Amino acid sequence: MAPTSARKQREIQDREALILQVARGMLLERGYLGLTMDRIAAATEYSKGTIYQHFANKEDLLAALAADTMAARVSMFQRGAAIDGRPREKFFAIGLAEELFVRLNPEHFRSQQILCSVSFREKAQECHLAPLEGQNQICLGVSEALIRDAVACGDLFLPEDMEAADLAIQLYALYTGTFTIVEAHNLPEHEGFQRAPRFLHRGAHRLLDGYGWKPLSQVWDYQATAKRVYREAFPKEARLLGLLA
Amino acid sequence: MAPTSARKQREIQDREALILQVARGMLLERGYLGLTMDRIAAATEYSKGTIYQHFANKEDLLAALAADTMAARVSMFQRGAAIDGRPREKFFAIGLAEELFVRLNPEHFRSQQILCSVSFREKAQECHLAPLEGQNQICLGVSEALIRDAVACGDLFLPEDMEAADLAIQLYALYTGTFTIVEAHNLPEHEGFQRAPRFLHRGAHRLLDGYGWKPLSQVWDYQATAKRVYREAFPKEARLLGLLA
DNA sequence: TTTATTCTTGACGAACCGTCATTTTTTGAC
DNA sequence: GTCAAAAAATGACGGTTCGTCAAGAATAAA
Repeated sequence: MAPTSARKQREIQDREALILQVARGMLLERGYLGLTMDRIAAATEYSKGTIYQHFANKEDLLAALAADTMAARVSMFQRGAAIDGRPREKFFAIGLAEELFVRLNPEHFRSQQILCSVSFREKAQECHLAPLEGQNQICLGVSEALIRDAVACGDLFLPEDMEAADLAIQLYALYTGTFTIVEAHNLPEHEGFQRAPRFLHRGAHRLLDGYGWKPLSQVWDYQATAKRVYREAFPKEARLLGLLA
Repeated sequence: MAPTSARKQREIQDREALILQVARGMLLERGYLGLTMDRIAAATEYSKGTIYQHFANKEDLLAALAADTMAARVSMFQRGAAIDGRPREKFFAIGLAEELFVRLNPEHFRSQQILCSVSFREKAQECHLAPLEGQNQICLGVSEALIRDAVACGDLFLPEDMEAADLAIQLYALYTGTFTIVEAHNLPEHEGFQRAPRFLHRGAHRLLDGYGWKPLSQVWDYQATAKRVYREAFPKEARLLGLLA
């Protein structure tokens, strides 16, 4: 097995990036059922065999697609957690990060969601699932660390039987659930569903208020925090979405 | 077009029920990708053409499957809301109903989840999607009514810009998100995910506490309410799950 | 019993998946 | 520059599933 040259290596990486990019567009425009390996081959102008050199099957490609964008998500989580302020402000920043991320990478959520079904996920290869899962753990880890910070500094008292992870997952569930609902009911008729994203952060705030995580949302001006977070942590992203001049 | 006799009519209905039952089992055992029309035809001992007489395609069958179990879900919602007590107790009862329902009908959640992806849902027929959506609206309607009751009797003050529907959807999102996460990460390794269901109701409680919905979870013995709800509203279901002697 | 109507069937074409024998390209030694 | 060996790319192909429909079976009506 002769070592592939560095140049070749790079070409292969570039090609993989191209395939992913094309697949991304296809997933967005035509959905999972409209995403076919033949179409990807045609669109990238490579043969099907070459596509399969990179990905074991369609579901594996999907996992790779999600894993690929995951890096951006982790980055945004970390930037959110890195802003100055009280732990709860940082935690809020993570929520904002999540929202921005999903709005900027709608196809990530789609692939992620399909991979939630066991039947699909079990066809993907470990080498693509593992990083996906690993980076997801990093995101949760960032959340948990903040929760522990809050407990440490007396801003939050967790119930005795609860771990930081348990609270982190509740927030994760609230966000995931909201995005799922919006995706599923993107019909103009459903006002309640349409309005869901607008109240997403409020729901999270009230949940944290319920745990008594200080400063409570009624006391603190989190609107101001949001503006600061956009400016300091996500200037590019917020500008892209028109949330920042 | 001669009218099919009443007997024939009944036979057709029975057959549809049989198909759904077989499909249900298949979805549970082999997942979405293992559920094929040919296999259903073989298992029901009808021809494929006959299966297609009932359902336009695979996704349509999935929608019908979800719509079918939906009746049970609505019933449980209504029974939950019908127990005696304060609005928040009733609302809690709905949460319990949802949990029981999902545990008793795991395949309902699977089909529902796949139908969350536009690409799949758009292949299903309106005649199966509409009832599904309609009954979902009924469930949400029950929740909203309770929220309005709570506002009316002074137990809850909703923020001015929020409607009852907005709060109902937040809870819906929290529950949906939790079930999704559990389904997606059903690996023994993830303790946090494993523990998620245990803390699901607590998350909901704290969220409602955050809105100041009285009686707060710290003040009221909702554990007792749960027992009462199991006994009064869901004796059969709770017993099946070993939650009641 | 015969005819008309409805229902059922499974063979069939189409789409897509994933493979692999063949061809093309690259590599490195002379 | 030439050539043989290794690596990579290709697309035709077999297999599976989907969804259809012409033909046949069952039922109802005459």
